[in-house]
Amino acid sequence: MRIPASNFSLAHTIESGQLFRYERKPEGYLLAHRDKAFLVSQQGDELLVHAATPNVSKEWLSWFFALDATPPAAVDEYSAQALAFCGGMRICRQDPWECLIGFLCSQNNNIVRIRALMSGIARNFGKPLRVGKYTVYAFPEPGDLRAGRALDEIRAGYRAKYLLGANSINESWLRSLGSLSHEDARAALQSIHGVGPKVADCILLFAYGHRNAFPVDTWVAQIMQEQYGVHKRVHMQRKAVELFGSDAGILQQYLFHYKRSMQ
DNA sequence: CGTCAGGTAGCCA
DNA sequence: TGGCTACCTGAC
Repeated sequence: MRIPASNFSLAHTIESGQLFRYERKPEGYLLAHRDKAFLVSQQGDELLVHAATPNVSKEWLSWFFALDATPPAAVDEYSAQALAFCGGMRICRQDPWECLIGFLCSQNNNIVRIRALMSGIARNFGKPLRVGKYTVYAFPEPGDLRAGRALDEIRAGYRAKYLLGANSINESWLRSLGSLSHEDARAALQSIHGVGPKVADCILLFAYGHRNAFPVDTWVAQIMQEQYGVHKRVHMQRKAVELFGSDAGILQQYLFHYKRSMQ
């Protein structure tokens, strides 16, 4: 399968900390998301899909990687540098349930370990999927997680209790949050134990397409302080929309990936 | 040893 | 509302 992808960077998109279930293979990236998995590489302005589960189509991949989207505009020197560094990066259109669990795992944690937690959850609770010569795991459905050895083995630490709590949510309720306003959806997400303002904003940005949701983690807080003179975290979201406009969230991902790559 | 990582809940004023 | 602090774990 070949997919036209102009002004797109597969590497920046996959490795920018928005997706957690991927592995680098000689042929490209082996990526799993919910009940889909595929092996993909980039050659110039094309994506090459070497193998995939039957439920992966060109149309779905174009939608998932937001190939139709255009990058945000820089508003100053620093955001221009970030945009230049992350050229071709996109914000993927994630599944809300997998995104919720991913960012529940993310709190007070590093990306290497978040990825280990997510692959462990899929391996211990999901069904195997065949992708060419590789086997990966579908993400479990809500309700599929269980307390016990399979969960302990993942070593989620104190996050395990948040995972079990989220496990009992109703997925149609979760999907219905897509029709709510930013504020209402944010409040609804924060009613889930373990979801605070930062994780809620990540889910709004990555799974519900709220481009103005501006997650403030340690890296972005540092940027807002050093570059834009905002010292209090509670002011950063509002200030970001003032500075960057309604695409503040999209720009956040560029700032985050740029800052992390510079360390 | 201490610090840090895509933070949050619980508690207190 | 805002400012603490403890928290699983593994890397450094």
